[in-house]
Amino acid sequence: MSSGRRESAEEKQFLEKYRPKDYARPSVAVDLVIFTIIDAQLRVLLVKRQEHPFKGEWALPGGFVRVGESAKDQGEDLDTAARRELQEETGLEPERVHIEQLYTFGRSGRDPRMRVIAVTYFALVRPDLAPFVKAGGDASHAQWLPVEALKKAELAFDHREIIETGLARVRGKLEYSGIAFDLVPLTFTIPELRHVYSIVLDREMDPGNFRRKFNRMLDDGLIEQAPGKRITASKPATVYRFKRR
DNA sequence: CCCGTTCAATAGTGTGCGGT
DNA sequence: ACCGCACACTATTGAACGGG
Repeated sequence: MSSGRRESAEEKQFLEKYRPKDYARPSVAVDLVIFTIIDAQLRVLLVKRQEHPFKGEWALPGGFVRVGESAKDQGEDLDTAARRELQEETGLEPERVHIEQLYTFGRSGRDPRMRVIAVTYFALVRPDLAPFVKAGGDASHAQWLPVEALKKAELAFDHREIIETGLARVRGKLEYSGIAFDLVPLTFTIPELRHVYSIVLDREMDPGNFRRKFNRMLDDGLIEQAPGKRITASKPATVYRFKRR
């Protein structure tokens, strides 16, 4: 990826003498915290490590960013690497999944091999797509771990900390944005959306108050009514969907 | 036994009030 | 401004009941 700008003669001279080895070059990785809801539980995708270090332990999907070999070839962008990993690990098309950058983890010693700076992303997979996830093509090497079981789980590297950070981010964003949209099927009822909030935030939501919150989202134009009614055990509930962005 | 009515339980919907 | 709580109202289901 070239900058395309024009260099002055002086700058050109500097670049010719520039030796990358004179500067620190830590490795850069992207790691993904991929959430979904299965069986009324918020879960995160883990893959079993095939190689040392932490061989055989559960870890977040991710990998090294392709950084290229020269000034001309500087490799792929961070977001590109994240989307590539997402597709490789889940088989899901990146366009169908909400993904955004989470945080940068760069603590010295977090990887026993060398200095690795991990740029992390979190993704939200709609529950209706989650069953199709085949991590690396091998189900025995992937699992959707309920975040509730996080405390007891053994995880490679600092991945527990990364997941906790992702969890806090998702919970925070749920409060002020429409991010829950990516955790419900395309159409949903108000109680269904309320259940998603309850699951992610791990506390019951008052039906009346949630309705007011929901009405605010309606007023903001985030949501619109969808055709039909959802038949439930009780009276049929109105069906809604999120407006296309 | 079949059919219709009644009634309690459940759940979606909506509002008022008071507290922070 | 938003939240927790209480409460009212409504639509539907299914069990119970009772008459033909």
